[in-house]
Amino acid sequence: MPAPVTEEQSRLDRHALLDAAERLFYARGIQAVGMDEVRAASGLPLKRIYRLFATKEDLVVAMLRNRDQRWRGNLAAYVEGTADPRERVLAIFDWLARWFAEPDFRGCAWTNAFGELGTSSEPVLAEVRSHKRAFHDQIAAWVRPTGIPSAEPVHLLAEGAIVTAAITGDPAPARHARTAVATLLEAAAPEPG
Amino acid sequence: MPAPVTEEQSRLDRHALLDAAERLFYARGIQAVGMDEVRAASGLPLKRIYRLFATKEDLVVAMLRNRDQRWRGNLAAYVEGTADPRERVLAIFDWLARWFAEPDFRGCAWTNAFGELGTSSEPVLAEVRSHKRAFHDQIAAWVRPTGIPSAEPVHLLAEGAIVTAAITGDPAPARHARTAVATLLEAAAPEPG
DNA sequence: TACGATAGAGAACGACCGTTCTCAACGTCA
DNA sequence: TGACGTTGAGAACGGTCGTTCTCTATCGTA
Repeated sequence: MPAPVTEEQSRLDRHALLDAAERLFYARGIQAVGMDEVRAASGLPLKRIYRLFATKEDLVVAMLRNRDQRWRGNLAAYVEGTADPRERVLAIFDWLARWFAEPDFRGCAWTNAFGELGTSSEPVLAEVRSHKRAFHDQIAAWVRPTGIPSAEPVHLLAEGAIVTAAITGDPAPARHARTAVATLLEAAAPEPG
Repeated sequence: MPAPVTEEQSRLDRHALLDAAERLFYARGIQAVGMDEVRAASGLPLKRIYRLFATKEDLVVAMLRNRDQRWRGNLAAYVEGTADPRERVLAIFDWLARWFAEPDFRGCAWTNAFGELGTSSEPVLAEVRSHKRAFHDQIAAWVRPTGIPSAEPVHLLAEGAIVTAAITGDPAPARHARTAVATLLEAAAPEPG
């Protein structure tokens, strides 16, 4: 048997595959990218791809889950670098502003997947909802210590900024949302002075 | 010549076609619906469809434009039924709440189209941007007389509510956004008393 | 060195899609 | 009435896609 695919090799393959799939699917859409292109970009033979993920749908779900971990991890790392609760909530929008300015920014991968597959793939829909719930809960946890009575406006401003920046191609919505959140913070409990 | 397709007939055909196309594309996505299904739903022969619109892409753009007119028209009719400037801005979110509660609500047709075709169809992208700009400008015109210094937060809250209601399937974001806008109105120029 | 299990490369398969073409049917006008 | 021009129905075409299969090369073992 020639190199019967060690477990370590599988881990590396899986990583390369998810990485290539994410790049392609995010840049051009899921339906627009064929499995043959994923094969070429990942450098893996089609056979090995299908041993790791039985269907394209499985691969899409795994890549969304993988992206969720990294994306929310990066957000949390950035935001939690700020100690003051109010500044911390504002930092969410600083992080968004940086993201929007990245050259390959193309909006929210999960919202895009919903637009593409929302009705036709139950597993993808579940993954999208799971990500959005986690993002919402993350924000709620950061908002709680600030005195704002509800986290919902902060969450909605973030979602609105993401979709608007994506479609217009302009990162300004991050600033606008940040300003609005600052106003809400003021309204909830004005700074002394 | 048997009924050489009068101009009046063309108008009716066009209407039936755009209507069927909008229903199908909105419910199940653009790429997921084939032209043959559009033919069956519209009752028009394929030949006549392709005389009205040379390509599927043309049909998609026309249906988005058609929907834009109706959708923003309905919004404006509802909102402008309220005289008081502040109440009028809040009415935007009452209208959204009703829309979110419709049984076939599936989010923003333009955002969904962006997620699906944003990179692969220049004309569709242009139509999506045109709609979003018009929606933004509509909101800005309603916000101007209220004293809120910027319309951006109202717009971002609306966009965030739409995408969140679509993905979660819960119309509550309309209420949350409305409450947030009320707070911003208060903060901008508190009611006397 | 001979064997056998497995891997990689890519052809093949079946389904579907957007678009065009064929052809019989029909209404209109000479 | 007969010929023509246009229509509708749907077959056909060329292409693509997800997935599977074939075939050959390779490597560890005996």
